[in-house]
Amino acid sequence: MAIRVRFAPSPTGLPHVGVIRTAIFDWLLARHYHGQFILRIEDTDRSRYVEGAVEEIIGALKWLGMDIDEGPGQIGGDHGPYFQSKRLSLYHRYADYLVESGKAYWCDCSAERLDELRASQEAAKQDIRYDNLCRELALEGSPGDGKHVLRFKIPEGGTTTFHDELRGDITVENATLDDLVLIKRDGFPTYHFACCIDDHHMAISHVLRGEEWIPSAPKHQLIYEAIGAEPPKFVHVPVILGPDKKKLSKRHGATNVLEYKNMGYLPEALFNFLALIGWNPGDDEEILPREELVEKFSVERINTSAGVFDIEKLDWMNGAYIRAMDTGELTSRLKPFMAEWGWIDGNWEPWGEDYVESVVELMKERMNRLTELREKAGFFFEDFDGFDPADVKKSFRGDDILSRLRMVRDALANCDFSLTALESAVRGTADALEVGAGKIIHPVRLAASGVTAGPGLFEMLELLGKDRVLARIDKAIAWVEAQ
RNA sequence: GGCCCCAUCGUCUAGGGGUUAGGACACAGGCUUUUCAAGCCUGCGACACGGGUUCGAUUCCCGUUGGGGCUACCA
Repeated sequence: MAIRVRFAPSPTGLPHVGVIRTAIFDWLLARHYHGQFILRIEDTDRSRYVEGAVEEIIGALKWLGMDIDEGPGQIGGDHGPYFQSKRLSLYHRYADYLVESGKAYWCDCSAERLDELRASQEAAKQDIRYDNLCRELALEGSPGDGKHVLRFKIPEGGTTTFHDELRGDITVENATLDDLVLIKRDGFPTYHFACCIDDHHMAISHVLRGEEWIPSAPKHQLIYEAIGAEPPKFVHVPVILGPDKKKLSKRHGATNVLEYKNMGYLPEALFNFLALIGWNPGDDEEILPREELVEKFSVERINTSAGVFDIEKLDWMNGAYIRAMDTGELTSRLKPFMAEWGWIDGNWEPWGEDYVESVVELMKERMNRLTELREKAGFFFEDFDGFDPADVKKSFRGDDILSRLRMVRDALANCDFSLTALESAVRGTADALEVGAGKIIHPVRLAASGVTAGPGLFEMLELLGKDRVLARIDKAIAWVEAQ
């Protein structure tokens, strides 16, 4: 059986991480079985359509490295169109069929009547559901006539069972289901109707979707039976929660995956991390590159319980990817950020690519997010003024600080700034003054970089170069004198 | 209210009738060290509760509690 999996978002906003995690499972499943990954846009609600949302969604998939086999526009495919709004005639054909076969009926109940019905049921503490008023009326209607909606006839009595690949059979009483709308007053289908028909027509083998769809799955089962189609395999995946265990939302911070790009996360790290919420390979491996995830992925190992999005673990994983990445590659990932910070232009000027790459080499073990470079390595690109009081207390301590600074400045002035020469100049100064190396190293670090934390001192000085180092030490001496 | 889903360290999770309940993040301590990291070692830390079934339940069943979802002419 061909494995065909679809990712079917509605273009009502930006690509949410929870939605994207489902897409990751979809993509992994398709690639694992060498099947197809299909993008279908569920734009049946015209009022909620957000301009540009489709582009954002495709952009997010692309950024995360998920290639699409079939989809809207340029992507194409044999089962199009991939916008539901362009498939209306298909839905209408099924609508006619269901009416003719007595499995659906036209309803002209007004929104007001439905609201009142709901209100009175709520007041009477009854089940809230459509009262089937039009069910036996045999009203005449047609899709989009502006007067009627098409409702599905839920069988009276009995139960309906559907199969969830993770939870097994789930059975509900038909009495708890109500006659749902298939075609809206404007002629557009509802999600329930359109997705069943499309999954069937697009030969979808597995439907992966959030567990919030479980309650409506029995209705889908019934729709498949009514149109005489075999339902796809249903896999309801757990939701992703915020740290407070509430469904992930805006107030938990970023929910749009593209925001993670701006925050300095690598797509391969986010992909790996998201794949591990609600799924695991069953061994102790956690750093799993895309190919390994593809190889190891299986539906059976998807969890049934919701998972919390732990950004601290994402930070760690992102750092692990950064440290493992080739420095040249990492440098090119950093380039747009550094350009934005005004450190370089599009041609690496004024510093040159080699210099920038050397900085990255020294810093890659010291950052978890790309954006951290801005605070941690600014001194390689920009001069600074003054020092933090706490740093001063730590590194410019002691009455002899000026003499130590002056002494090492002279030693450095007579040094060719090779790594070994730098080290002997600094340590030689310490020996001459009969103090520990730290008494020289720490002040030089602060003077040269403006901060007390950073890469190894000698590598740092070498990269900064003699002119800048001497100038900064002079400036530091003047600053200390002025205190 | 009704219906449905879920339940192992703070978090992500492995495991499964008999285990010292394993790993990762975070946290704490140590090693290393010129700082910060990284790395390595150690520590802290969990089977929600109550009934069954069983020689034996964290594991299987039921219930309770807790959490989540659905209950639209949204998806």
